[in-house]
Amino acid sequence: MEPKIAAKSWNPTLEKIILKKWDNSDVYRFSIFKQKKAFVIDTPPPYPSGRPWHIGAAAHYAQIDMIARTARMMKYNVMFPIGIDRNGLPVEIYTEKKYKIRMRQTDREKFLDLCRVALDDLESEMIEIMKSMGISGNFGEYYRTDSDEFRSLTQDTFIDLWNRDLVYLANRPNNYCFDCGTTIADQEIIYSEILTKLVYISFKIQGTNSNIIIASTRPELLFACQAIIVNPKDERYIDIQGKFAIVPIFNREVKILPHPSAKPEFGSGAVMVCSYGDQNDVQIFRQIGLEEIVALNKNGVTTAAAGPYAGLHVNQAKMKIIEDLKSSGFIEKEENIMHRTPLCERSKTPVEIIPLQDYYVKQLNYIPDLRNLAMKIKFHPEMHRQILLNWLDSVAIDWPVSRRRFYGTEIPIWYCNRCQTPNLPTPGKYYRPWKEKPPFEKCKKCSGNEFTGEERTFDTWMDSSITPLFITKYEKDQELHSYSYPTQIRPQGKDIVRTWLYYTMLRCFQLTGQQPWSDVWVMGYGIDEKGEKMSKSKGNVIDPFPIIHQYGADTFRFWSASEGNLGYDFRCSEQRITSAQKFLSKLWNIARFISSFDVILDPPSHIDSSDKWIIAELSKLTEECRKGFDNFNFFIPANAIREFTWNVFASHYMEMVKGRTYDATSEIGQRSAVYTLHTSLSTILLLLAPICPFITEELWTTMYSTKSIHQQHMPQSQNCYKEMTKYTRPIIDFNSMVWNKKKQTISKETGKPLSLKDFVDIDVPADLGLFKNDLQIMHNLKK
RNA sequence: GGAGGGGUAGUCUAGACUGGUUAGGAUACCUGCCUUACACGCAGGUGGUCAUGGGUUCAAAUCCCAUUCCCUCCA
Repeated sequence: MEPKIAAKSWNPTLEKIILKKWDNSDVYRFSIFKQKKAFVIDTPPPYPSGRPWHIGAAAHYAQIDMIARTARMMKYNVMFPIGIDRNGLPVEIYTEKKYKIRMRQTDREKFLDLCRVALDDLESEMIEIMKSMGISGNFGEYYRTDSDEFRSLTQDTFIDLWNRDLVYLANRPNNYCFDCGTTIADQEIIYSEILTKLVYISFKIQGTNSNIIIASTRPELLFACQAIIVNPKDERYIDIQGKFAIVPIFNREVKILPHPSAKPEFGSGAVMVCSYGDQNDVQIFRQIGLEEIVALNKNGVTTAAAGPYAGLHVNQAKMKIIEDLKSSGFIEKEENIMHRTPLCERSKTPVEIIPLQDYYVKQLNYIPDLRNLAMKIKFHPEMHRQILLNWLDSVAIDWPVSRRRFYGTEIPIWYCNRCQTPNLPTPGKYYRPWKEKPPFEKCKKCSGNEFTGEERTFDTWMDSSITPLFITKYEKDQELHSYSYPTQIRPQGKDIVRTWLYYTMLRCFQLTGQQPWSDVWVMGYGIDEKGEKMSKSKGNVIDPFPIIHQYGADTFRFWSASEGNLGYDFRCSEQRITSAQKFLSKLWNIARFISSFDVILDPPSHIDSSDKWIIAELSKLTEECRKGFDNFNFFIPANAIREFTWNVFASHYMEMVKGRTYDATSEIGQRSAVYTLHTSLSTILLLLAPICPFITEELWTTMYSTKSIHQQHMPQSQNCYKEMTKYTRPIIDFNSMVWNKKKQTISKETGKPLSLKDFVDIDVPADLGLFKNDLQIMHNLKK
């Protein structure tokens, strides 16, 4: 009767030992095995951005691992690659801060080396955390998006698009910092309230004697004005919508249009739209299809379009124009206001929007095809398909892919010094045009033999958007590729549906004509206790590392699965993690009790009613879990398992059969009970294995098999004794009633309420007659 | 301005698609209990105008309309 499980609670330090065991075995190996269906997970390669890592991100990877483990137990051949995303801006900023240097003032080669070293450190820490969480991915061959192999694939696919005429060069307005001499991303902009002049300028309305007053903080852009907008609901301007106004000084006609972005309460309620005063101007130009007038060049100086004001710096032009407007009587008034002004995060100088030459990948003509794909792909949960559909509806321009940055995949182009023609190399190798000689002798157009390498890099989504191709060895290993592509599932966060999900669909469809995956699995994000999104700038990011360290990976994983429904945001609170830990402890002790009886897993000839009843409930549980597993929604099994195990199996069933298990005089009844206990526990362990791989492995291998639980199959619901589930409520109610009665009865000997083991004079009701013996022994009732 | 999600005991959440038991669970709190798996436990208990208003219906947390507040994204 000694339990095989000796310890009184689950000890998370065992996780390290179990990890080592898995490391030394083939439990998670993938190789081509055509009898089995491939199940390829297009794992999101995390960006090693340093501590604190995001608790939501850790939960995300924990759940992706549950997908892998579930699929294995459902007999798929699972490919679970691990990648690290290393391209792009964050490491550049990290490196600049760490070494107190500026990217553009540092030798490019040296800067790249510093970035690489920083990434290596951050990456190894990230891999360690992922491993310690029990992620069953292929760490042995993890990939990096900045490896020669990956970057070469990015370049190959670009060359392919280029040759198919899907790439072009164009001008597009973008954030530009004159001080840093570069385009900057929206994320690099900070906003600051700055004292600014708001100038009220009078425009004559064409064909009338009246005027319209517009208020502007950017009078120097007057010459680039192409429209005036008013709010459609603004009653002051209803009559003049559709009429034309004359731009003062420059005497051009511009249309007066209704647009909801004009706020009636700001200034005069009428706004001039210039190319480009701010992002709203860019949007309106695009929406309405206005022709842009380039106002500023790269040096922050007005262009020839400014006529008499050409060649002036922004502030000079502003002063001069205001002066001239005043003397001609076009200025109604001036106000000083606090204006939210975009500044460069690093130089703290105002950002201007100027059009720059950039490479664009055609995407607009793919939207209808992508919409079809979006309808075909299965979404988990279904509701997040809408994020993608909304995005597809709002894509308005082609995709600018060139960046004036260093740490990214180089655009593989050399320009002929004689005729400026772009020459591209043949695919198959990683090219760095900024430092390498071209792999060709002559310009394809003019036969010139001197070249200048392109210095720009790609938008990092150009790299990340081909992960399904990279992991399935596209153009490298045809056999593997055709076995594994299209892949099965793309797990990702809902915040990057517009980017990663969209770009991957676009690129993979452009390149292969197929959808990259059959399923998309979209998780919500971890939010703080107040319900707000965690971000480093808010300072509310919870580091998962100490939590995993303290409570163990299984506790963390069970918490993550049970905390929120798939696709919805979930709250992160340590208190709730503690309660996950308590469940593991409960499970451990259930196993400890059961482990004191010999294992019987073959059904005996006689099975008692109580046993039939719990087997019926167990079947119900298996069915319920299956529903969750089929959708990779672990919220359902985690909670169903917890509820069944704790509140039905342990509280009621185990108490009901304890008498029989200890009673060796009735071998038939004992055998039936012990069989049922083991069947229940082993089923619970199997169902829980994808969520809590460690504790289930430990209990499984201690009690049932030398072979890993992760090589077992998911239990099928047998639908046994289904009609017995009608007793569940009456049993629970009866037990409760007895417990209550004992509690309310004060013992004459002790003066305290009766102990649960004390005798009490209650009859088992007729409808529970099947369970009479077990209930009498359990409660010590009158016989 | 547009889109998506949400508002259920102090806190978190299930139930909503497919209307019908006493709105289920967790946590916190209170009371009692070491009952041979577990005090990281057991038993009992307090706590809910299911955001607001209207509608459909014999019947609404659930379906419809309006309002409101919160979160996220796009602008």
